Amino acid sequence: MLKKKYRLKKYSAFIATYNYNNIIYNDKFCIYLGKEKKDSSFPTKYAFVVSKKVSKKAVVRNRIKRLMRESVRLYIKKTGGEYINKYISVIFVAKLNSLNSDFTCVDSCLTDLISSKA
RNA sequence: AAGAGCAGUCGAGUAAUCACGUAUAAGAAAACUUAUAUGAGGAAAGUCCGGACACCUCAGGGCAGAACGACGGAUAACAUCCGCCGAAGGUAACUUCAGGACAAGUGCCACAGAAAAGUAAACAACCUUAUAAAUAAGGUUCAGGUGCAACGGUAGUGUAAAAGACUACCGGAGGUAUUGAGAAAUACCUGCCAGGUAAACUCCGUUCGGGUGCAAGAUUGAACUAAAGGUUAAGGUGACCCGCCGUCUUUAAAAAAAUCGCAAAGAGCAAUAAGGCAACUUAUUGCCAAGACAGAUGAUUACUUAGAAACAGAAUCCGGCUUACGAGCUGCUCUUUUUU
RNA sequence: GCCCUUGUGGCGCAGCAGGUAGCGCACUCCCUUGGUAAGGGAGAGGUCACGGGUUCAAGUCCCGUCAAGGGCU
Repeated sequence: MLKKKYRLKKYSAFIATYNYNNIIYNDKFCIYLGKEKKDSSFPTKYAFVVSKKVSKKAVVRNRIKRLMRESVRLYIKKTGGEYINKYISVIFVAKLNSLNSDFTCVDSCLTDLISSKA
């Protein structure tokens, strides 16, 4: 889990990021990228979204969200967050296909998706 | 030993590395850093009942309305719980029951059937009288057929043929007596015999009886706006005054956001004692630290185990109900069989 | 968090004061036409979302689940 400093909180910020319309995706996840930073000392903010359409059960949604967080955390720790730390905000959205996938699957999918941006 | 019934218990553990929420302490201007402690459930779920709590509305009383429905108790309250009665099911342990009234009134009971509730017979049958017979008139519904259901049932007496018309037993209803706190049970008497349906309207009894739900609500709160007052100091318009704009003060209203509500403590849990068949109550002692607001429990590895299983994630807080679900284990009880 | 509505043939809908479940389109076969469409005739296709209860009898009445959709903030 990332610390509070790195979390995207405001409703308006979510709307702005979605409207910026810079999307990369594969069959399991979407990533919405916000504007590029001007001041590099400002921390990049992350958010994780699993909609109720994916599953009605709160346990399943929580599980996917936690796996995504863990994967992103490990990625930032390993590489220093290249390719994504130049944006103000990043939103990770799970799709219906991500149901019932374990950690190794989620991890490989997300890292592939991020490095495909390069 | 096998098969049942009821009740209870658990909801994987240990270690390491990385990571998160909250609290406390230390450091620091602050962001934050470090250390320590602690961090989801039996259903947290469904939102189906009942409360606490908060605000708005409101003279007082009733009606309408809603819920419940054997009886007695428990409880803050309840559609919950305990005990008990009756009915149904089961060999039994035991389980289930919206379990008041259709004998206040109204409605409905398809098809079939004579007839579906009206002291009723348009099928059919039995008997008597008239007649040679067909048939007609009168008495009757025992037996027949129909249907979920046919106006108490079975056996006899009785009669022209029949009928609680009469008798015995059985079922129901009413009355009296006894027992019990009561529902009710038992005994005796009375031919009294009345169809079903109220999860149909309705009647009776009891309780509630305005609305909205913590996104309730309380406090802090800038700009802009509106109103009132001032114009002392500085300003614009103008030759000057009034006036207008502006400005200052006060009041109203008040978004984002923050704090409280709300997070350690209450209708709490455990033990002991007393009361009670029990639910539960009273007293004493001890124990309590999840708590956000894009919303905290995860990942990897090793070992234990038959195997790192099921349902599933707190959101103001309690008491229930209902539904979902894993692997066993323990206790008590019942039935059958075998052995002693 | 709170509240409400709807589940009936393949699709869209009726049916509710309980009594054998229907309509339109679509589907199959036949007629009509040189052929197709339209038209005419015949036919098939339902666990009335699921599980209980009340009743002689439930799509309809009552209770509980599940699914879909909508609203308030």
